[in-house]
Amino acid sequence: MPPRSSASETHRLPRQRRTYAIGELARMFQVTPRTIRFYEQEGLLAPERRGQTRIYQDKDRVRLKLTLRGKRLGFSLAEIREVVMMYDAMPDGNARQLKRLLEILADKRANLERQLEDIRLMHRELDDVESQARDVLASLEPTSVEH
Amino acid sequence: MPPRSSASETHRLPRQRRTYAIGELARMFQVTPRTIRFYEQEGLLAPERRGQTRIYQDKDRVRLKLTLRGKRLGFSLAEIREVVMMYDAMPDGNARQLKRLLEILADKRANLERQLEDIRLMHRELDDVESQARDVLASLEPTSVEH
DNA sequence: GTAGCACTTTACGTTAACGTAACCCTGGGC
DNA sequence: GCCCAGGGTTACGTTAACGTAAAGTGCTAC
Repeated sequence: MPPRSSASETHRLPRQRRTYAIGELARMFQVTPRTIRFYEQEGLLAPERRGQTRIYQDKDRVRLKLTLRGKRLGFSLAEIREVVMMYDAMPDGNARQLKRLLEILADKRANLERQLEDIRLMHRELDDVESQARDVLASLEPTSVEH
Repeated sequence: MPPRSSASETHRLPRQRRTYAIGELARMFQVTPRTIRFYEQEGLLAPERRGQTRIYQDKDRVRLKLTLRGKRLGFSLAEIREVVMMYDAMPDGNARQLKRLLEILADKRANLERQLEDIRLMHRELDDVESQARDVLASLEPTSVEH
């Protein structure tokens, strides 16, 4: 089929804007540009450049998202990098590297399990403290409704 | 009932040894004495003293346990102290303090929810990465069994 | 052309959470 | 008597993860 110009072209919407400036990304994830540059310096991101300016693709955005998620779960940037870099090196990785990666993954997984248990326990603690607090509060305001 | 001496006394086993030295506690939780002293300095523990030496009761042990659990979940010592101290001040706390405590608890709870979601997502990521790694590994060792 | 952003680099500052080193004290075993 | 393991204090060191300040670049609006 010979390429037709306008009709099909017009419909080819850029599904998702492909590139982001550092400020955009920063606003998206509620971090500062400094943080994003720092993550690059730590080897967690490797955006392209146009001149001096960093250009972030969607894969960079995803990487940042995963990084921040890891952080919320208490992983250090070094740990996160360890997984991310090995993931990138996977296609041409040798057997030893891959096995090492599997080990790391198992490790992270175990960590998640412990956290799940911790969360369950913490949840109960919170329940207890809350109900006690409500009791005391109720005894302080027997029938009155103050505000 | 008049107190009888030996029979019942003999059975009153010290269910749990009541006091601990700092080194014992440290070994129990896989931390250093330095860490425990630091937590005290930060207002998270307040052991008794016999002379200069710290004596920890079971309630201190529990507090340490809760503190370490909080840490594993990524809470700062300041956050942990905030809850722990308000919990202690509860009995004679006023309504405003109690309501503030409830706010904090709701906050922590929301935090836990986010972490649960993060864990679920992270779990899937790990699944994906692992299966990919296994695929590549399988393609590297087609039928042979190396070690 | 210049004002004003948004971006860049370099470099020093800061905070949390301990580690480490130096020194002292004390009770129990030999 | 001496030794030494375990406890104590004081104080400086360290690491991670950024914050902040200074100073330069480039484009767009007016």
